[in-house]
Amino acid sequence: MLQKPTKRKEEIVRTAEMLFKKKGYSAVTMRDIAQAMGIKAASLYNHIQSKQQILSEIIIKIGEDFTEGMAEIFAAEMTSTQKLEKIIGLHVKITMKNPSRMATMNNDWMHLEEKIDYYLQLRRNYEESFRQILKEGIDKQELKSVNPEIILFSILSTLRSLYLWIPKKEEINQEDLLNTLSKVLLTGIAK
Amino acid sequence: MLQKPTKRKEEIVRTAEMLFKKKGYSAVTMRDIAQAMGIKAASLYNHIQSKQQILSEIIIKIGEDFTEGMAEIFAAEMTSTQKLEKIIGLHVKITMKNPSRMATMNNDWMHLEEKIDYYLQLRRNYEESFRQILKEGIDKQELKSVNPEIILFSILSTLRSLYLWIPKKEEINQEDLLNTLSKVLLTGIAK
DNA sequence: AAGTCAAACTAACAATTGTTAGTTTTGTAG
DNA sequence: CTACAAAACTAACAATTGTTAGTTTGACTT
Repeated sequence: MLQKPTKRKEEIVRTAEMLFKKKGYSAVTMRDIAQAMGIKAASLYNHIQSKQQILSEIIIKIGEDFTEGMAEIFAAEMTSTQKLEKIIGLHVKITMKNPSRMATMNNDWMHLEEKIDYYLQLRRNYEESFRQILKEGIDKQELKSVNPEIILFSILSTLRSLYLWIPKKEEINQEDLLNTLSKVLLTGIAK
Repeated sequence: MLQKPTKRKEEIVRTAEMLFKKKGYSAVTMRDIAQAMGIKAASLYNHIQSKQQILSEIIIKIGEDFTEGMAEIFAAEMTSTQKLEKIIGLHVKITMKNPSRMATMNNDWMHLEEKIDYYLQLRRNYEESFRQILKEGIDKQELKSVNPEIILFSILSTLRSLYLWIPKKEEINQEDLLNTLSKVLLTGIAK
């Protein structure tokens, strides 16, 4: 009764995530997921409705996490630079907590079926808030007057790729990475 | 025996590239490729040996392009900053010429079979040259003394994601993009 | 007109896919 | 111990996969 009825389901999703990260959604079969859990493929269906549902839960969940985080930052009373630092921190935090989910969202969102429009809407909103923060920073002369589209692209590319590097660099702690990354992204590397 | 790359074969590879970019290697079927060319799947085999061969040719070809470009830059007589600008230019040039190939290399290299070790070797060499250039720049005090691993990660993430943005921004010409990107990546955005 | 050859076709294959139905095992509450 | 529900199982399905074999088309040369 008090026991979560979704415990096994969460295990399936976590197992699927890891496999999706390695080979992508399309290359992972239900039998792969089952085998990784030590059960048969048909048994998965006692807990989930479809392969598509697994993908959808992975991506929508983390997409909403970003949406929430961005909404807070956007509304906060800070300088644009501080907001950018918060955005970097948001990515570092979420990615460190779940690199596999990030990989799946980045690489397999196009295989969403029912939920793809909702996902794309989340993403557009996120990018639009980001863009606004950048424009505000340029207007207030906190940031250089550079095409904000290129800044957006550059920073977002780095942040979205974090999942590729974070698992390799276990010697780097969250705060260190956040500080160095902020420095590099905001003030550059040239002396 | 090596078969000459015929015109038709190149058309198949180009068609496959575009489909791989959209849905990934695993989700694209031989029937998809054939249909996009207005023929039947079996007809593809008059020109290519396997689906895997298509992937392999796409990725190895562009991987070697990068290796060549990097070798030239690495050996050149320039400041580290100039070398970094050349690397950025190399990515912009190759990506603008063939965004689909870049997408496929980035996203589907893990589906290589026979050639995967060779590909990974190319990639390691490329990254190692990049790292060396960064370290040299730091030693000579051209670049800030920041963990070179994080700089490498940040710049490479942006450059490897170029294929996602370049097709959208057709108003931006190659030189403009190169200049702005260099500025953002090297000197940052903070004022 | 006949022959050649690349490149298309039809038909089929064995394997693999996601999923369903029905059955058995297992753990736990009464 | 019994009863029941959760969660595993076996078996099978229809569809789709990459690929092969054998055949036909059609453009060009002789």
